[in-house]
Amino acid sequence: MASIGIKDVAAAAGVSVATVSRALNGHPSVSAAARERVLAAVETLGYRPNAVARSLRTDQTRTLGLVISDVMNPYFTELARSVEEEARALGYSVIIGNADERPDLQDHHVTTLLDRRIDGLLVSPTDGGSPGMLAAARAGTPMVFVDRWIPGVDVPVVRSDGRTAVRDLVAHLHGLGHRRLAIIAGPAATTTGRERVDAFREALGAYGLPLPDAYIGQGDFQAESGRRVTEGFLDLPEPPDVIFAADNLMALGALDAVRARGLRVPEDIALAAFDDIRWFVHTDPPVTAIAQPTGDLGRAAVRALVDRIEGRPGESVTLPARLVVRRSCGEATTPRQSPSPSPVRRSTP
Amino acid sequence: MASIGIKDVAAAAGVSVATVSRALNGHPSVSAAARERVLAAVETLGYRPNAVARSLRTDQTRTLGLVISDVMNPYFTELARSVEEEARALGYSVIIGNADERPDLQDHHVTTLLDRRIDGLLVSPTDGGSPGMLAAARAGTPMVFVDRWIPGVDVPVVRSDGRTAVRDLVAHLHGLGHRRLAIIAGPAATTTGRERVDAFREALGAYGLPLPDAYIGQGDFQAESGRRVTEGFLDLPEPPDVIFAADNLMALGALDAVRARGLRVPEDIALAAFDDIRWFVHTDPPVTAIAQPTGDLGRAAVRALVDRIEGRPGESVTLPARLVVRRSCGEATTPRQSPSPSPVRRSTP
DNA sequence: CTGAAAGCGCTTACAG
DNA sequence: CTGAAAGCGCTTACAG
Repeated sequence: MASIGIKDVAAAAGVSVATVSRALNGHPSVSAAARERVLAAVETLGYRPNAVARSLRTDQTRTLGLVISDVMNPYFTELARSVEEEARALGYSVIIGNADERPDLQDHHVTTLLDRRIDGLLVSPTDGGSPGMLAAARAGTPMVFVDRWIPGVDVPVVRSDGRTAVRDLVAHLHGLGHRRLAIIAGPAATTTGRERVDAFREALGAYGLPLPDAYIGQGDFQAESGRRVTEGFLDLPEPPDVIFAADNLMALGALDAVRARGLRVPEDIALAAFDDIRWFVHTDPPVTAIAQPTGDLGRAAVRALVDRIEGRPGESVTLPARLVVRRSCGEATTPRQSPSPSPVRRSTP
Repeated sequence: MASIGIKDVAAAAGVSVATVSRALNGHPSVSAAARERVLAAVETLGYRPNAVARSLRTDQTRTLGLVISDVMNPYFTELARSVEEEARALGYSVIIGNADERPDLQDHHVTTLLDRRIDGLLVSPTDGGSPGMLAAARAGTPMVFVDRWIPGVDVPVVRSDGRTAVRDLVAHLHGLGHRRLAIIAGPAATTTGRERVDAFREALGAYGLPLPDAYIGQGDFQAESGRRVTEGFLDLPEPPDVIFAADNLMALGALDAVRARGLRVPEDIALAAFDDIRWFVHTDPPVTAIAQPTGDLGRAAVRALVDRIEGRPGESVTLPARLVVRRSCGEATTPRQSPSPSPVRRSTP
């Protein structure tokens, strides 16, 4: 049962384990003859180096940890995919931890990852800074924040800025005649939770529109909260004209709630979402959304992290998000006036 | 920079490293006094055992590998989530490898995972048996297949049986008057790719309906192939009445293609899918689908794998899938006759 | 109950 | 170019 090790290879090749190791690691000072015999032995024995032993010795695992807020959220799923791709291209593996928007789970994963001595950590923090995360940052583990970040912690952050897109969205909504605009916010403990509300409020302000407290629903970026908040909006004496969900899952929940009441989008109430996903093209109606350059974010985050790991600077990156207009907020009667260059993504031929 | 190790704790507690190790691992023969001092030292130093060193010594990583066919597929995403949950409950971590439906990538992940000496491997094979996978099975790594499996390899398989649900679906379609039924199949190299076609053909046979080759489109479980195949169907002199997509992503592609032609579902062509996802409730129209007990599959798979790892038998499990009727195949004019007990999932109040 | 010592499978100065 | 040896940070028989 004992799988074959470097000693077996050395014996088979008639060299020392040192030579085997050198041959396998591309060390220059190995004779061609020795190298050949080693490779042959490796081949016939089917030898695979034990990565655990190697890591212990070299103090590096060639592994990145990625702690995301919620795997079930297509946005993070896509982020994870691009992270893994870029990491693989750079010679790293990635271990994903799913926090499910729970700080305790996030901490569990950060701790586990650190125990495994990953070379670097990519995090999209679920809250303002759980103890484990802060400890990781302090301990000097190379780290970078993606999408969400923690103010005051000195770590590069790779994210997208939705301010302009939100402004475009509000212009679009205003142009359609909507005046009572509500938002389903993410957790106030997250940067994206706060920023999207701020951007929305600011954009409304430019039109002299208020954002009353009653029109700010507190969600947690998951579908159920979107449903609950939407019901609250619908129960208001004066319900909003539009609901802007701060992520795609809460938009899904909103859709559930609207449908449950037998109401229609956009006739009875309009809907828009932060984070664009493929299904939004086929929902009833297609949902107007703000699209992040998700793949680019994932790749940039990996590059920044690997830079840090390998001793280079590793800088923060901010990429713009953009508005994708569909039908969920109503149709412009005048020749479709998009408020700014906002091409419809994945347009159908 | 050198993080603190067991020696530091031993020094601080005034005991040997052996005692520290025993205290931390709950070994019975440690005096209460020693244990206390160790725990105190651990606390003040913020010591965390190096999992790499421990793994090398104990020859176990308390880690499971999960190689899934495609992370971007919500079905696998949900599977991954339930796998991680159950694993965590049993004291294991899981490392996910995304094969993206590519056998070479699958092999890459299997190899990497094995190099890391994971304790067991959960795989949903992308093809009929890539060399790395077969090697893993042969090498005696505890392994179980989920969802898809490889015939002839002696490994427990945890999956769902859709035969009955497919029969229910065909009954439903037949009842609606559809006679020309087509399928977008998954890769013939996968069991689910083959089984779903077989089940469909068999169910059609019960109604004396044929499944001509022209009505079997070869897809690869990803959206783009669903689009391509659907276009082919639509170009046929006699296009089908119904398209049954063997997974949710190909259904998405089909929706793209139908929409691009300006056709409507179900008026112009009906659509059904294998694998139910939340968005299907809100698509235009809501999509009739076959739902797998995904969470149960994930949990059962982990239990089977951990059983194997810990020396217990570890048995195969097959769970039934079920039909969820929505509007994408047309509305029954007679009082909605569901073909069998097929409650609509997540019904809206 | 406790410690000294061996050893897990590698890599890498150090000599030669 | 090559090998003997030390050592990465733990765990665990073996003595006491």
